[in-house]
Amino acid sequence: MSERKVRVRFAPSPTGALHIGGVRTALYNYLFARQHGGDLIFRIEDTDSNRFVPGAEEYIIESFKWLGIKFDEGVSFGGNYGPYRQSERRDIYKKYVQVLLDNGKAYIAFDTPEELDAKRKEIPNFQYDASTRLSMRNSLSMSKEEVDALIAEGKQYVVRFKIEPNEDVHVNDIIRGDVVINSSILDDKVLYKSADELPTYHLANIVDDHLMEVTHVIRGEEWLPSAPLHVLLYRAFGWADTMPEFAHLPLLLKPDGNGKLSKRDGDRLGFPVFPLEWHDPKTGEVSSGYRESGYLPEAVINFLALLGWNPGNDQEIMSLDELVKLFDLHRCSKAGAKFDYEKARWFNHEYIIMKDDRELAELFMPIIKEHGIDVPMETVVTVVGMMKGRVSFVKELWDTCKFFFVAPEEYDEKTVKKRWKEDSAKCMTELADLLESLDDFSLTHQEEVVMKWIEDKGYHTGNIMNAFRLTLVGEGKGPHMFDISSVLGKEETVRRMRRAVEVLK
RNA sequence: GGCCCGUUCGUCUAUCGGUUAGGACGCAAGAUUUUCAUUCUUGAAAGGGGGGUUCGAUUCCCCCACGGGCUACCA
Repeated sequence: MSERKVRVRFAPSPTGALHIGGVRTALYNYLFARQHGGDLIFRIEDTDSNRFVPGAEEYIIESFKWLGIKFDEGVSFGGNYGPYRQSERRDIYKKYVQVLLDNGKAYIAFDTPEELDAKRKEIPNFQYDASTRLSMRNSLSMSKEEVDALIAEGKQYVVRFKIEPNEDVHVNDIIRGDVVINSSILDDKVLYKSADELPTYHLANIVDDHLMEVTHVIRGEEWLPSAPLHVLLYRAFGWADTMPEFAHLPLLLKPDGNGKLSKRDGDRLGFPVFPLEWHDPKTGEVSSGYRESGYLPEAVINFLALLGWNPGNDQEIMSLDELVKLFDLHRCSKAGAKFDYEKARWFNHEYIIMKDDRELAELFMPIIKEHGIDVPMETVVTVVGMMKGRVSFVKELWDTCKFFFVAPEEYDEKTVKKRWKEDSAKCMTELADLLESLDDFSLTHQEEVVMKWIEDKGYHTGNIMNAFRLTLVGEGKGPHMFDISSVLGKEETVRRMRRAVEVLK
C-alpha cells in the first residue's frame, strides 16, 4: 500500500465562490502531492442539483490559476480517471449502489421526506438506524413482494446504508491520531437520493476516491464526524486494504467572536474571504476578492499556509517551492485558527518589498493612467523602487507617490505653519535659481552643490530641506529631497518651487 | 439534547517532563533620519479550572468549564 503513488484531490461543490478555507485545503493537498511526487486531482462534487450555481466551477478554476496552484488532472485538466464531474458519473454510482444492495450492506427505503419530518417531530431524538429501521417502510421491514410492487408502480425510494450497531469504528487520522466512534450513534445514511437520482456525497466520495486511486484524503474538520461512516463504506465495498489515509484540518474561524469564518465576516470587517471578486448570479451581490483588493497571490499562499501549520522554526516567509519542501501534515495544528487579516496585510507588505520594481511598476501603471497621467515606465520603476517599502498594497502607491506625477495644488496647512519660515520664500527663490543654473541635475551633483550652498550661506539644513519639501510635495512626507527632485527633473522642480513661493510668499 | 474534535500572549504559533515559556502580527516607548514612512532597539502581553501520575508538569491521565464541528434525500 505504501508503494502506491500518492494521489490526492480537492473536490469542491460548485455552490458559489471558493471560500478561503477551501483554498487552504487545496493548498495543503497541493503541497502534499508535490512533495511526494504525486498527483493532485480536481473533482467537482455536484451531486446536489439544488445548490448548483452557474459559473462557480469556472470561478474556482480561475482562482487556482491566479494563485498558482496547479492540478495534474480533473475537470478542465484531463486525465485517465474521468469523468471528474460527479454529475457525469451517474452510471458508475448506480452500479456500486447495486453492489451494496446485493451484498446486503444497503437497503431500499420508501419513507418520504415529509414522513421523516413528521417522525422527527414526534420522537425527539429520532434517528434512522438499527433501533428504528424495522418500524419504517423499507426493504428490511417489508416483504420482497411488497417492495417489488412499490418499485413496479414507480414509487420513489432512497438507498440507505445498513449500519451494524455497537461497533467501535476507528479512524486513524494523520493529524489527530486514533478517533473512535461507536457505530450506534451513526444513522443509516442515505446513499442514493430519489429526488435527483444522484448519490449523496458519502457514496460518491468513496466510490470516486477508490476508482481514482486516491491515497490520502486531506479535508476540513467538518468531515471528521462522518469519517467513520466512510470507513464503514470502504469495508462494505471490500476496499479496506486500499482505503486512503485521512487528515482532517482545523477550521478557519472568525477573527473576532466565535464560529466558522463566513462571507459576512469579510463584509463586516473589511477583508475578502474569496480569492477573486465574486458576482453572485442569484442575488446579484458582489463580494470582494483578494486579487481585486490588491493582494499578491504569493502573499496569500504564504499567509494561508501558516494558518494551521508551521515549519517548526521561526521562518515565516516562504515561497510555494519552499513550502513544498517543508510542509508536513504531522505539523498541522489541531485547534481552529482565527483569521488574522492584519497579518495578511503584513505578508502582502513583505511580498511587495520583495517584488521586482519593474513588475510592480507594471501593476502600478494602470492606476497612474486612470488618473490621466502619462509617464514613462522608467520613471515609474524608479519611483516604485524608492517607495514600495511604504505600502502594503499596490493601490496604496498612488496616494503615497502621486506627488511625483502631480504638482501640489494646495499646501498642507499644518506643514506650512511648521516648516515655512520667515525667510523661506527668499531661500527657496535662491535655491530655485541655483538649481536652475545646474547643467548636471543628477542626484549626486544636486546634493553636492546644494549642501555646499547651505554651508556657505550658513543656513540650517533642516529648515531648507523642509521648506524645499513643502514646495515639491505640498506636505511633510516622502523620500529624500534629491530623490524627488531628480525624478521631477530640473524644469518641474524649479516650476513647483517658484509657484510655492508665489502662493506662500 | 447526543456524538466527535479542540484549549500557550489580543491573534497565528514554538515547546517531543526540568526553558528567564521562544518567534511573528498588532500595540507602546526609544534611537536613527532633512520630513513622513522604513529600519533598529526595547517593552507590555500566555499555559481555562480542579484533581491525579512524577523528584519535577504547559507537556502524560481523569473530571469540569469553555470553544468549535457534526447531527438532511447539503456538501
